[in-house]
Amino acid sequence: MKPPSIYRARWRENQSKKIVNGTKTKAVDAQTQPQEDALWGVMSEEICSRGMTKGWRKGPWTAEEDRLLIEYVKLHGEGRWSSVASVAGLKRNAKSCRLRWVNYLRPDLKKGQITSHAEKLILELHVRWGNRWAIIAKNLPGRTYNEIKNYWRTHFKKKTQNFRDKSEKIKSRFLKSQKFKQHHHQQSNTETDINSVVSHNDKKNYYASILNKLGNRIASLPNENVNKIPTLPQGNQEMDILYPNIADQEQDDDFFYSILNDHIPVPVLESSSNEDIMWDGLWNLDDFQCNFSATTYDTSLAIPSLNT
DNA sequence: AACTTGCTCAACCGCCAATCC
DNA sequence: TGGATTGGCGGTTGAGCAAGT
Repeated sequence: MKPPSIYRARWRENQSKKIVNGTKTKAVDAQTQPQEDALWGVMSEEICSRGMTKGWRKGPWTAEEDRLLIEYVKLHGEGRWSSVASVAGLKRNAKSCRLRWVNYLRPDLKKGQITSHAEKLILELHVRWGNRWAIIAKNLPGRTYNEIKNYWRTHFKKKTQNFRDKSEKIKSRFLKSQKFKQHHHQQSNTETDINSVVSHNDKKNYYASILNKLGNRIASLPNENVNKIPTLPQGNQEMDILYPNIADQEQDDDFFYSILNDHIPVPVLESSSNEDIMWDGLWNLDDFQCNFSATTYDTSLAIPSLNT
């Protein structure tokens, strides 16, 4: 039977936190301590008597629990987690013990910030493997899958979400623009289209600059993919469709990213069917190292349908 | 000073495959 | 052989903290 010290210590720890936070709580003094010790004794006995499948402790680990777990692994090695509770005297289930060891106590763990090199590696591996954090972690010695998973969520997920949102905004704006144009066309056949105020040469130059930007961005891609950049459109009608109403720098950037999104072929990766991987692979072309599929560029993708 | 918001990360939960009995 | 147990993993939560309002 384990003494109730662990439970009592933990409870007092929580009580002291409450006092610090200004919450009214029962004071621990010389008078009440004996009763408390007795109470905790009864409670721990009850917990133990209910068997090892009930009464597991949860929440943050104490230094004492860590010490017990480290001692256990030193003596018995990793992998026998089901016997930790009975052998080490921990009131933690096997899963909890394993997790604590793997993610926090292992002596070979690296502490501190993830380096830029490691960050780049994480990005590359995520493009390759998606959310298979355990595989990614195996390529980063000293880092746990939990750590990498957390790092990804806090540092990269937001960026990919922003890019996704941006693209959705662009698509929405484009559709509105098309509806607007169709509406004007229906109202009056003689009315000047808003896009006609921009000369064809302007559009041609602008689109050429877009392609130039695009070309720079994908310079690091395999050669066979460079040829997939679309050729310049020839007719005025096609140019009108491609050229949106650019009013400010933000819209200009939006348009560039929409072109980028439409023109770079989406890589086909092993086991990568979910949308996240596709988007995550697109947003960071600088780190793009995986092999593209042999699919040829489909120029129809460059011109959104007026019927949508 | 008080409150809100956002970030970080340890820890939990549920699922699943492998292994055990 | 099949049910029970175990270990591994990905998704998610929530406490603690800092920065912003």
